[in-house]
Amino acid sequence: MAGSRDEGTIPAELLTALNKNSPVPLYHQLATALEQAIRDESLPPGARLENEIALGQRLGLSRPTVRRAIQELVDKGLLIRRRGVGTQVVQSGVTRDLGLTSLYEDLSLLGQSPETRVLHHEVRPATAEEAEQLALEPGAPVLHLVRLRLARHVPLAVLDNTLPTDSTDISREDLEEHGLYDLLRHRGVNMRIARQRISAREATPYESELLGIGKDAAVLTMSRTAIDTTGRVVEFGRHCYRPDLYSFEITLVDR
Amino acid sequence: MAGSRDEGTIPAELLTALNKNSPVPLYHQLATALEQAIRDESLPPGARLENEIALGQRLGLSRPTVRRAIQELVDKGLLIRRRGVGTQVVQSGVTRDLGLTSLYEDLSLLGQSPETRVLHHEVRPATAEEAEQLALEPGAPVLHLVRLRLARHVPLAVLDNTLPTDSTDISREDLEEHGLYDLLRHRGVNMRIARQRISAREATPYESELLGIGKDAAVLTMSRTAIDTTGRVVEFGRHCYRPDLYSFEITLVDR
DNA sequence: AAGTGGTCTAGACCACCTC
DNA sequence: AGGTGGTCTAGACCACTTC
Repeated sequence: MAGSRDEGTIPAELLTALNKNSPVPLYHQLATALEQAIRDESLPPGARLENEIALGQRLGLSRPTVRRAIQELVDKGLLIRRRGVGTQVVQSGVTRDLGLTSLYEDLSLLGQSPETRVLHHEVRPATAEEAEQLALEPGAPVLHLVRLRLARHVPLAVLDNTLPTDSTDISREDLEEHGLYDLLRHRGVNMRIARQRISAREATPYESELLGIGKDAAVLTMSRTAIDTTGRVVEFGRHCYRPDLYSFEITLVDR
Repeated sequence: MAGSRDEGTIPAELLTALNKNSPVPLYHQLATALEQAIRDESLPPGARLENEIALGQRLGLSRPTVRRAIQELVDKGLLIRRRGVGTQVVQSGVTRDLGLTSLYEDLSLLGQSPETRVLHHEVRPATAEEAEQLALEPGAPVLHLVRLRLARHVPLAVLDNTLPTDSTDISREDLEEHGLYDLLRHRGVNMRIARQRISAREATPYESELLGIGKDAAVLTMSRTAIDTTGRVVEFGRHCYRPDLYSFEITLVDR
């Protein structure tokens, strides 16, 4: 019970940076400002925030707007709220990047080291598993891809993807230059949901050669179905990663 | 562009089951009812919901309450909303269990097959890594545990956990009978946030013997720090799983 | 032009925790 | 008893999509 004295209340005057005419929502502007304050420790671990109403009044915002901003950081695992008590910054090194998980890690990695080799590129009938995952009739034409992804010239992952009919005209050249998600976005397909299953297994001989790892070495596997804004399945992927170079980070929040 | 005709609108009259005096929030009651309707396909894949205002009027709820219920299902990946268009049930087999991820899979597995063997149980000074992860001074006393988790008498995972000072009096016997999270909960420690990192590697000789797998076979690894409702780190765990018996499911939603 | 979800406000009542 | 977050309402205006 030895009390940890709560740190002083410093909600930062810098929040005057709220722009009411910006296209970015006020709750998100506030959430971003608070997150920054937490990460540079002007709001140190354990610090208590003002209550929602007072904070809203100081900022000229309504309580629901303030609540929504705070909720965003609660969902990220940066703040903790308790009824009757208040809102505090979580303890421990929050500073380290959390990341969300592979969908986004993939994207940011692409920005750093845009090397992709297309190993296989073929339109063929869907297998039973592919049809099942893509919600197609078995035998429907699909585009099957195998790519090798490298970062800093080191092989990182083998990506096996299957796409339904409307995307079968994506070319090899496009894929060497751009990420799959970028290509789809430029074609008007916007990803909204990804369902992923993560596990591990021994590498196949083909994979160990590609990845430059020992025979039967362990690989991290992820299979995913992605759904776009219209609710249709637009991609099914089976990926395997070098586990010494790749991992998935997840933050779970119990509500 | 071949149109997928939107299915008829059947928001189910059964939603009369809303109980305004229940301690469970109205938005969650509604979300649960909608989720059930989706899973038993009385709201089939692709079906469009009524708009939020109309739905609210029919149910005697305000729009924010209806919105919050819908948002819950959007976050679960069951519904998709588009401005100017409407709200639809996602395509593809949603019926299959989604699960959230290991924190919850652990808990539900416990209910099915409560076998745990405590292999190691010792209070000792924290290593550098443990101190770092638990936000303690190096050398502070911690409880170090190694447990073998079995399901249906088959070894499933090796769990290596470290707990800070206030939990060092948890006994071996307690751990054989109950899950770690149950024990902590009964001691007034309620988990709120878990930060997890998932990867893979080859099993150590010790692990392969315990798990009954080949030498150097692949294992799925997860390391986690858990934070309770007061914002303190209360557990650090390094787990490894048989990848043929265990995987992590994640649903990502892009907002 | 009409209809949808996205944002924001102002205020109310309640449940819970602490003192 | 007082202060906190949790829930819920009623209404307003806007941005986007579709026709």
